[in-house]
Amino acid sequence: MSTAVTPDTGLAADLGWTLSVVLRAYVKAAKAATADLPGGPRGHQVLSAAAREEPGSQSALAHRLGVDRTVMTYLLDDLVAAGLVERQPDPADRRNRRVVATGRGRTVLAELDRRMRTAEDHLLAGLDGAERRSLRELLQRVAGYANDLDPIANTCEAIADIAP
Amino acid sequence: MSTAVTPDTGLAADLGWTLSVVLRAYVKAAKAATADLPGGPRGHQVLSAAAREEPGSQSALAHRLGVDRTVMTYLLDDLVAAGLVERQPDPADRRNRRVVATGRGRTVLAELDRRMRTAEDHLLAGLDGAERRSLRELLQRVAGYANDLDPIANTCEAIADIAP
DNA sequence: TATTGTTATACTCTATAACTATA
DNA sequence: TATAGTTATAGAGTATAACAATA
Repeated sequence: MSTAVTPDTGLAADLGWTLSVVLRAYVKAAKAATADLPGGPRGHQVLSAAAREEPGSQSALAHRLGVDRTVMTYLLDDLVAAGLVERQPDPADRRNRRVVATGRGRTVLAELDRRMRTAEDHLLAGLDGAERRSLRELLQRVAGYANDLDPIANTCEAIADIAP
Repeated sequence: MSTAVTPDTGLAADLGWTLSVVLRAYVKAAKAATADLPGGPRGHQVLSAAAREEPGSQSALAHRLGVDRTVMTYLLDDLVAAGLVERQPDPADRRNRRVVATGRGRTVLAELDRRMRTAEDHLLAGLDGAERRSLRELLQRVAGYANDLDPIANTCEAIADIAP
C-alpha cells in the first residue's frame, strides 16, 4: 500500500483546481518579479513576444496572450511610453501595427528573464530536473493546441432536472 | 535531430504562458459544463469539497479554493439556495460553519463530475494515457505546496535603472 | 462588407472596511 | 485581543459598443 499516491477523487484530482493553484502561485511570484514593469507579468510576455517571435499584428498578439485587443492597446501604450517596444507600420497591410522590442527593451527583457527563472525554480522546488522538464514539455504540448480549442457541446440533462 | 522539441526561449518556454493557456481553455470548457450551476466551475469545486473532504470552516475552504472569504459567502448563499449544500454549526467552535453537501448535492455532483471528465479528456486529447497521468501527478505535487508558498524576495536592480 | 486599432462606457469580479458573534 | 462570518462599498480588471482607417 503506497502513501500519497494520486487520488482519483476530491479537489486534488480536479485538473482545474491544480492548474488554478499552480498558476495563482506563479502569478504571485511573477508580479513580485515584474513590479516595476508596465503591465506586470503580461507586460513581460508582450516584451518576450516582441523580442523573440515573428512580429504580427496587435490582435494576433492579443489572441496569443489571451487578452482582448482593447486591453492590448493599453498594454502597448504603457510599454511604448517606457521605451521598451515600438509600433511599426506593416508595409504589407497598413491596418496592422507590428510590435517589436527596442534595444532597451531587449536589455530589460534579459533581466526580467533572469528574475522569472528564479521565480519558476522556486515554484517547482518540489520537482527534480527530469520532472521539471517533463512538466514543461507536457504543458507546452497541450498549450500548443488548447488556445484554439472549442469547448465541447454539452448534451446533458439540466442540473435543475436532477433529483428535483 | 528531433523536431518540435521544447524551446528554451520565446513564449512557449514561459511556464506562466503555458499554464495560462491551458487553464483558460479548461475554464472555457468548465463554464460550458457548469452553465446551470450557481457559481459555475467554482461552485463545482465547492460542491466537490463539501461532499468528499473533511468539513472545515468557510475560510479554510475559501483559502483552499484561492478566493476571499467574502466571496465564499456569496458562493455558498447561492449553493444553499439551490439546495446543494448546507451550513452546519460546528459544536467545537460556534464561530465556524461547516459546509456539507446535501443528498441532492451529491446526485448533482455525480453528473457534474461526468461532464468535467469529458471536458478534461477533450482538453488533454493530445496526450496519451501515461502522459495524462504524469501531467496530473506533477501538477498535484506542485499544487500540494504551492498554495502556501511565499513569493521570493527580489534583490534586483530596478527596471528603470537598466539601460536608462 | 470585413478587419485593425482606438476610445469611451459599462459591467463583472474582487478586495477593503465595518459590523456582529464567538473564542 | 483575535477570528469566523456577513454586509456594503469601492476599486481593478475586463468586455462592449462606436468610431476612423484600410482592405
